[in-house]
Amino acid sequence: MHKNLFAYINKHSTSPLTSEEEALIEATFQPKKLRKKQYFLQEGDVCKYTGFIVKGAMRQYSVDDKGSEHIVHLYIENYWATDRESSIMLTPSVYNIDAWEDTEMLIITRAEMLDLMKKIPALVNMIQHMDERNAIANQRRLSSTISNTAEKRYEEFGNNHPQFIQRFPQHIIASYLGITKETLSRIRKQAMK
Amino acid sequence: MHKNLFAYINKHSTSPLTSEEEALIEATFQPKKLRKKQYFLQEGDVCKYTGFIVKGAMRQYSVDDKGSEHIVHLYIENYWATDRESSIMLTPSVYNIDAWEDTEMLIITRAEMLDLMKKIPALVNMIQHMDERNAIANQRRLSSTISNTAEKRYEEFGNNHPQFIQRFPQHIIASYLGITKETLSRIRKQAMK
DNA sequence: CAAAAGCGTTGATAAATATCAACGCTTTTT
DNA sequence: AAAAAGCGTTGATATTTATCAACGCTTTTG
Repeated sequence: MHKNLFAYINKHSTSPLTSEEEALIEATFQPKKLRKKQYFLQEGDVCKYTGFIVKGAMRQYSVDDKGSEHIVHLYIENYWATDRESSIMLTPSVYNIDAWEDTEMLIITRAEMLDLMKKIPALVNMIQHMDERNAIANQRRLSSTISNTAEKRYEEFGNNHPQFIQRFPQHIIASYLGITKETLSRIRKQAMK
Repeated sequence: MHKNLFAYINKHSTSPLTSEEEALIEATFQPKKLRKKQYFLQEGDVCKYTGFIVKGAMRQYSVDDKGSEHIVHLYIENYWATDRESSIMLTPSVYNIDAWEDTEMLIITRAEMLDLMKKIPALVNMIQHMDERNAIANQRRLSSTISNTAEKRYEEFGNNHPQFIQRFPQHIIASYLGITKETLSRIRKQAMK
């Protein structure tokens, strides 16, 4: 099960893990299984863990006063699920994270991760790399959100994340894009020509 | 002039800079002055430099087919101006960055920065810290953009960035929020009650 | 100092998107 | 096997926001 994680780390760092380092990682990251609809994080709780998804699909969302969900992140295999703000600041999260499919994760606390980073240089490397990718992806998404119409956003999303379109139903995608499911349905109908 | 940068680094890292390290930083970061409206980065160019703003105000924006500007970032003192995607991937930028006020910066290339990070541990530390803050800020902005109405977004923006409201005219703020200047004007009129 | 450019506002109208309600189909649960 | 829940779609209508044009005021520029 930890093999996927080793592969991920090696892919995103310059120096490959030694077997001692692998053993250390294996001892620290705890396996965690979630059944569909189970919560990984609930609004109001401090986000204690960061989870690497080995298998499955998850979503992160907030719920507004009217009870509507606003999906801010979708996760599948090889993604990291967490609320960084809550995890770093130790403040109660405004988000929920739950499993959309049955999911297997490897979880770690922030303290454990900081500790591991001291012992495993490749990890620091990986984190830096991840942060860069993350910043780039966020920038793109933000830019698309403030610059484009709903139609173009959906189109760009489809190009950038074909996996998500296959994996999550339309109403979830709509929420992720910040539009209603009805609007997305109509956009698709239009685009079909 | 580099003193602001030293202070910034010390504030965002655990171990303070030694005087040797300061000397090294001073030798690497080049001063750069921009007059109001001058470009720091032009669409189509690869973003070669990252600039720490010592004094002044800048904006980053894209221009769409119709010639409208979409502002994605605003910068003032102690902010870093750059297009990370272009700088890291070495791809032509889709953004422009220019000076909104006369601006003094300290600039550095990515290669120089990576080199400095090898020599100065506190810098690695600072970058990690910056990336975290950045990720949190981006998350908040994204969340606000997809979840809230224009009115709430403006309100939140005002709470989070009072400095920007004083420093940039309304039509710039409007663009940053992804709405037109007319809409922002009407929102403000409403809110005045 | 005169002209031009920048800025914020307002009105009239158009376009984009949300809301509410209903329906048919499929999948899951009991 | 029946009931319930989930999903996507459509229609009618309301709301939000954009667009276009015009104006007055201030600041900058020649």
